[in-house]
Amino acid sequence: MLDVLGNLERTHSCGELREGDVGKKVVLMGWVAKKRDFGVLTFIDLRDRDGVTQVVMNEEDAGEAHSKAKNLRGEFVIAVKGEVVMREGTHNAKLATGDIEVHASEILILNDAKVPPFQLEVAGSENLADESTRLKYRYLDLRRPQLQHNIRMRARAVAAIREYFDGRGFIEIETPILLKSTPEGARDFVVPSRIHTGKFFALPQSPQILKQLTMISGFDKYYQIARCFRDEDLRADRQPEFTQLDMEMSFANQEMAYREIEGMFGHVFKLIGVELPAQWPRMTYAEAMRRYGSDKPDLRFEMELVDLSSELTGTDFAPFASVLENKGEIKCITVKGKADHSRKQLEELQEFVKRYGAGALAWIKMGDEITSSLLKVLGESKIAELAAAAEAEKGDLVLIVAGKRSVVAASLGALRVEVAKREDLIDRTAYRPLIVTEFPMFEYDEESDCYAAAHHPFTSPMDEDLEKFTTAVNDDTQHHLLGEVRAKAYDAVINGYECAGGSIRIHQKDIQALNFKALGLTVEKARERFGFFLDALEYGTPPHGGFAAGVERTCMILCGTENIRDVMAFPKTASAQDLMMDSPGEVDTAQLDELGIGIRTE
RNA sequence: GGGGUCGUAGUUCAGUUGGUUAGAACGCCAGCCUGUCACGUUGGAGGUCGCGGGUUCGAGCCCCGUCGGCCCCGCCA
Repeated sequence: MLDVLGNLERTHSCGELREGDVGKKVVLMGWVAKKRDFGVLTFIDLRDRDGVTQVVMNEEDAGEAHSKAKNLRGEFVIAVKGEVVMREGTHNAKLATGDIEVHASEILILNDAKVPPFQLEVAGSENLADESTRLKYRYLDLRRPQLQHNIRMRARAVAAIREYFDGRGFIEIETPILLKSTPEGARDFVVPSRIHTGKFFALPQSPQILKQLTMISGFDKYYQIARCFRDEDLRADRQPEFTQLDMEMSFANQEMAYREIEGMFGHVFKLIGVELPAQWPRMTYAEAMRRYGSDKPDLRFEMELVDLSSELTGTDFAPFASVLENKGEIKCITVKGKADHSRKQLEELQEFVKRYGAGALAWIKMGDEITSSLLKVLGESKIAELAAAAEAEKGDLVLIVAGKRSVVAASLGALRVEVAKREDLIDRTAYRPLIVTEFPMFEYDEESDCYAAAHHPFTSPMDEDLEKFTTAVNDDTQHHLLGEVRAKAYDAVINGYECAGGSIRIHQKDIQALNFKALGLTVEKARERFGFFLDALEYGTPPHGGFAAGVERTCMILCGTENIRDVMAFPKTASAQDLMMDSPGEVDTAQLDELGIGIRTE
C-alpha cells in the first residue's frame, strides 16, 4: 500500500520555493496540512517545519498522481515530485511560498495517519483544543507553527548563550545529576541507590556548590546549560524540571557580574531584533519594594506605590490607626483615568488583594465629584489630602491598602500588575530590563522565629554590613540585626520576570562559618551537609561569584508567551504529571525489592 | 495544604424555570465540482452531558461527593 522512500531525497523545504525557482524540478516531503478536492483538480497544502507549499494534481497531465491524491488525508506523510510553476492571478499573500505552486508529476505516500484527536489549526482563532488533550498528544501539538517557532527560538537562544560565553573565555563544564540531598531550600527529587540500599541520591536544584568548586579548581570562568529539579508546586512560569544558564567567575565583583548579565541578555535578545541597553538601570531591593512592592518590578508602566502613612498619622479611623501603631503602612496606587470603575470591578480588585492577605481595598474615585469608600470615616478634606498625596487628578482612581509592610507590598505590587493587565496599560513592544541589587541576606520566618538564607547559604554579605553581620551573629541580643544585613546578591529582571539571579559568594571559611551560625546550623550539621565544601574552602579559594539565568523564562519573553509550557517540548501539568507518557508511574515490586524499598499504603 | 474557574459529539461551544427525540460550527465519512487556499455543494455517521450518589413523576440543569485541566496563595535556599 504505502510507498517506500528509497534513495529519494528532498531538494527543497516546504517554505523556501520562490518566484526565482519557477521551472525547477523539485522534490518536497512533508505532511498533508489540507486537501481541497475539485474532482479533476486537487490542491494539497504540504507542510514541514519551514512552511507550507501548495501542490497541484491535475488529472489531465498527471493522472496517476491525481488518483493517488484521492486517498490522501490530513497528516499523511508524502513525497511530491514536480515542477515549480508561477501562479497566475491566484497567488496567496498569506504564504511565503504563495507566488508559486508545485505541479505534481508523482506522489509517494510514505505513511498514513489516523485522524488527529484535535485540529492542529483552527482557522482564524485561538480556539485550541483543551490543553489536557493537547498534552496527551504533545507530539501533534508540537506540529503547530507557534510551538515549532517557540522550540526553535529556544534552540537559538541556547546557541546564542553558548556563543556568548565561549567567546568570553568561559569553559563549559558538565556537573553530575546524581548528587547528595542537602535538605535546605526546595524539596529534592530523590533517587534510590541499588548498590547502597537505603541510600539516596538527590537531583540538583542547581549546580551551585559544584560550580563554586570549579572556581576552587582554578577554571576561572565556568558556564553550563544545566538541568535543575525542584519538587515544589507548579505555576504558569514554574516546572519541576527546568533549565538554567549557570555561570561563575573568579576574582569577580558585582559590577563584573552585571556586565556579563547585560552582555549575555543583550546578545540573546538580538535574536528578536531587540537592542537592550548596554548598561541596565540598577535599583536596590529596598527601593524596588518601596516603589513597586516587588523585587521584580515590571517597568513597562508607571503606577508606582505612594506611601500615605504620614497623611494618616493620628487618624481616628481604627483600622488605619492600629496598622500604623503596629509598624505597618498604608500605601496606594493611582490608576490614571479609571475613576469610572464600577462597584463590581472594585469588588473584584478587593478579592484580588485579599489573596495576598490584605484585609480590604479602599478607593477614591476622582469623578465629577470625589467619592470614596473612606469618605464617611475620614471626611472630605482628608480624602482630598490623600488624593493630592497620590497625585490623583480628575478622572483618576486611587486604590489603597493598609496592613503589615510585607502584605501591603505583596498585595499592592500584585494589584499594580493586575490593573495594568486589565486596563491594557502595558506596552507589549517594550523590553525594560533592570538589575535589582543589595538583596537582604536573610529572610525572617515567623513560624519558626528563624532567619533563613534569602538567596543561598554561600552568599556574601556586603562589605558595608560585615560589622553588623558579625555583631548580629555573635551577640544574642542583637540577633534581629540579621534582618538588616544586605548581601552581594542581585537579580536580573526583564518586564517583571526574574530572568536571572546571582551573588558574590563567600570565599573565606570564617565568614562561611559565621553564616552557618546565623542560619542556626551547628558546626556538626554544617559539616555533615557541606563538609566537602568547607574543606575545599580552606585550600585557597579565590573570590568568586556568578549568576544563573532561567532559560525558559528568557524564552517566554523572547516568544511573547506567559506560559512556560509554550517554550518546553514536553512539559508537565500543573499537578506535575506527564499526560503523554503518564508519569510518574508505578514500578514493579521486583524493582522495589532490589532497591530495598517498600511502599506504605494507607 | 488552601482558594478560584472550567468539564456536553473527535474539537470549540450553545443548551431557557427541571419537561417530548440534547443542538450549532469545525472536523470525519460518501458523492458532485478545473483555480481553490477558512473552497463550494448534497447527503451521512457520530453523545455514559467527566465519574459516583442523592432529590424528583422526570436531572445536562438542583444537592453532596469525587476525578481531571487551567490560574492563584502557601511553597519555590
